[in-house]
Amino acid sequence: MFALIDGNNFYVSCERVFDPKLEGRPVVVLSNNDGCVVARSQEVKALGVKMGVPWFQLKDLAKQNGIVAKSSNYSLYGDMSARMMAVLGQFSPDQEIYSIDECFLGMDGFERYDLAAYGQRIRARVRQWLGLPVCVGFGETKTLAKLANHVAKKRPGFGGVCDLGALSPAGRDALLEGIDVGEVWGVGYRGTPRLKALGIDNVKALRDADPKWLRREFSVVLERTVAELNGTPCIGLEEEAPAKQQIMSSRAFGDYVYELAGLEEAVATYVGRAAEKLRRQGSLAGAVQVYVRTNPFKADHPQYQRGLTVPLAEPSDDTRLLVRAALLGLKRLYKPGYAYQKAGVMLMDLTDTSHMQAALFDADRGNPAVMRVMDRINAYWGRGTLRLAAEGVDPAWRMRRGMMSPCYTTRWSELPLVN
DNA sequence: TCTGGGGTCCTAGGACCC
DNA sequence: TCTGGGGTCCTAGGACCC
Repeated sequence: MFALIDGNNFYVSCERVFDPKLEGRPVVVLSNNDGCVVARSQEVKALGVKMGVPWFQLKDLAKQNGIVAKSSNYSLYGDMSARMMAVLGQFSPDQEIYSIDECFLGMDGFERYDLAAYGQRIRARVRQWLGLPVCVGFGETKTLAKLANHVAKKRPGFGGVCDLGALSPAGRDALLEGIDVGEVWGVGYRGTPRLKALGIDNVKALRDADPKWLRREFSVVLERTVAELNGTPCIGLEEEAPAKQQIMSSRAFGDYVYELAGLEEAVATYVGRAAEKLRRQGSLAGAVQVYVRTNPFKADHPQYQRGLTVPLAEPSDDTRLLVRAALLGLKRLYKPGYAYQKAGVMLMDLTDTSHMQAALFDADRGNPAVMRVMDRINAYWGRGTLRLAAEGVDPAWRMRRGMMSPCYTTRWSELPLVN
């Protein structure tokens, strides 16, 4: 058995923990630049607001209904997530942290437990210790656990916990028949209409379909999903997150950037971030990709977008070498006369630091000691304390975050006050 | 005025090897 | 008249996840 525990409206719930006035009110959390809705409270979902809607399109609805918007506060959500994962990890020796707001638990050895009751204990502890609401689903495979979690969230009768293993075969059939096929983990917005056109419109129908036929019609991925729905595990628990194969950092700008100099600052900043992540996982990058683009939503503006990959003579994790490569690429990409809206970098061809393949001819090796010092100073004094001059100071392109809550749990000066 | 960020896996086709 | 068989690697694009 697997459990899937998932935070309800996670970002909104994090905001509510420290600002109880938001309880019972419609609340959204916005993406970077206060662009799109990325989290909605139940009250907002009830108003019919869809995930990913641009905030500016909701201004009227928000005014009418008193919707409160918050800018993304990833320091807060990330820290609350770490606390939640630590609490959840107490409930099983096997845990896979799947995303910022969900984790799987391995339930081997819990055969004699009343899982529904166990799930309620999980909910109660997270609620009491952190103030966060979660739902719990149990199933024989990860796909079934996901599905059970969906049931726990959507059907009030289950009280926030669903154990599919406890249902009779007939009871399970009836439940699955009432769930839209698009809710299945791995069936996306492209696959849903195709499946429905073939007469498979609920989860039971998908579970009972011929897997070989589905493989021919769709892919091996869907075949595996069907096996998982039938209780045959195809996806294991990954307790240790594998090293990333690529590391990206990209950001839309708060204001358009027209000049090369501004783009250079942004690209250098993003490389700095990506290189930090690279060093943290103990990898080296063999190539740097850089890209820029104008605003694709402004159809009447001149459009330009291009990316370029710059290979390194020798794999490196030295920010200075990576920035140099990225800026080389950027110079070749840049065309004057455009309103640039976004830039990004991607570190590619990652290898483990201990498996470095040296270049045949002399190459600039950078200096790992300098990077270590930089990382330590920044870990202690805060991100960006020590950085390359190329990143610029107080740039105009920095993103907008007009409605951000304090970093209640990670900054001494922003601790909540209790009167 | 205003539209996010960061990943993985699979497949098909082309180039190339012996 | 008649022209094989068995592979790997790379890239781009699509689909999916949060």
